[in-house]
Amino acid sequence: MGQEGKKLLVIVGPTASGKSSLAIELAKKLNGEIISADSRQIYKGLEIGSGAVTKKESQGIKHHLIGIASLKSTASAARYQKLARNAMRDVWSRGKLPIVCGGTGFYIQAAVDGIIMPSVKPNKKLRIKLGDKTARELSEMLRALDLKRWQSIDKNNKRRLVRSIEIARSLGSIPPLKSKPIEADVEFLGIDISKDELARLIKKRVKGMIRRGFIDETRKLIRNGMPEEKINEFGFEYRDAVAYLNGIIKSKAALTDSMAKQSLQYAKRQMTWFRRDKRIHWSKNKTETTKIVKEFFEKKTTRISNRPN
RNA sequence: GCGCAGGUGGCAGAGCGGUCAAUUGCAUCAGACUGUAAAUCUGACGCCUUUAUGGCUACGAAGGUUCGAAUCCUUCCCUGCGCA
Repeated sequence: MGQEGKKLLVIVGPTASGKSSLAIELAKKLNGEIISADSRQIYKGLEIGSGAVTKKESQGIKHHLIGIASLKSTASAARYQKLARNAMRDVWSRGKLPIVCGGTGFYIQAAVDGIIMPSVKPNKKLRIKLGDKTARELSEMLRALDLKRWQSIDKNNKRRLVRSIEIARSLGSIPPLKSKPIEADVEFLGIDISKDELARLIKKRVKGMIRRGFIDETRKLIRNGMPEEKINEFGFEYRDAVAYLNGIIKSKAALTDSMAKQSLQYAKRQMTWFRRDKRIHWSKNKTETTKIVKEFFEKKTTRISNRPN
């Protein structure tokens, strides 16, 4: 594949919708490699609970950015952006097609659209200090620092207020939003699935997780001295597993139900994100998918389209 | 059968004469998203409509007291606990 003909396929969809297996199938057909876009799968040690593909499932297709970050480190969109872009370059350099596949919309946006995030590292001390302030107090602080950003920010969202204050304190103000989109022809393929069907698949997936040792995976985290608050941050699956191990969730059946319910809620949030992106071509079945992919490869012009806001 | 405590919107659970279509949490629906994104945050949530200081139906059921009742009284039905 020449420099001018670079292509990138992005597969999105809610959790458990079958993204991974579709990606593998397409990778086999299209000489591709998969770049995971998942904020949990990126960690080493969360493979089961995050639903990362197993070696067997991957069928020899190379997967990038799964299990590569230490649990002691913190994953972030900025970090993911760098890693994903490097991975894409790497795949292209070997003449193959990178297939970004995952459910973390913000990570995909960071990597593909290249939103330029202010290069201010998280300041733990500051975050702790600001942690017990009210949203109102934080809002006032930000207003004094950067009126412009203050006007557009969600004034109830403490987490965002803290980050903005963090940036403004370091740079003086929050730089205007810019992005450097990836220089390639990008196709967004979305898996369109009914709610009932998704609920069924989620239940199946959760059961499979538990069967494959999800609880042991969590137990291992605890045994390795990971504080419970930290484990809770790894997502609702782990929060539930901890609750189960502590006897708050009484049975495996209850654990399964809770995980499934929360997965469905998560799937909804994911869809709220994806629905907004009009570049995504939604596919209900194999026929539609084949058509979308075919058109993508027949298209000659290389257009770089920004995510509309 | 007697005694006690209860029966409130999909669920849990406040309210105990007017300002109650009814606090709050969960669930549900919709939305936001500038380095935590499986996170964080917002709105809607009895029904109807000309969307309003609007109408209608509602706090187990039926009566009653009152200008006015989810709130007080009577009877009935149901639930839990205690005693038989």
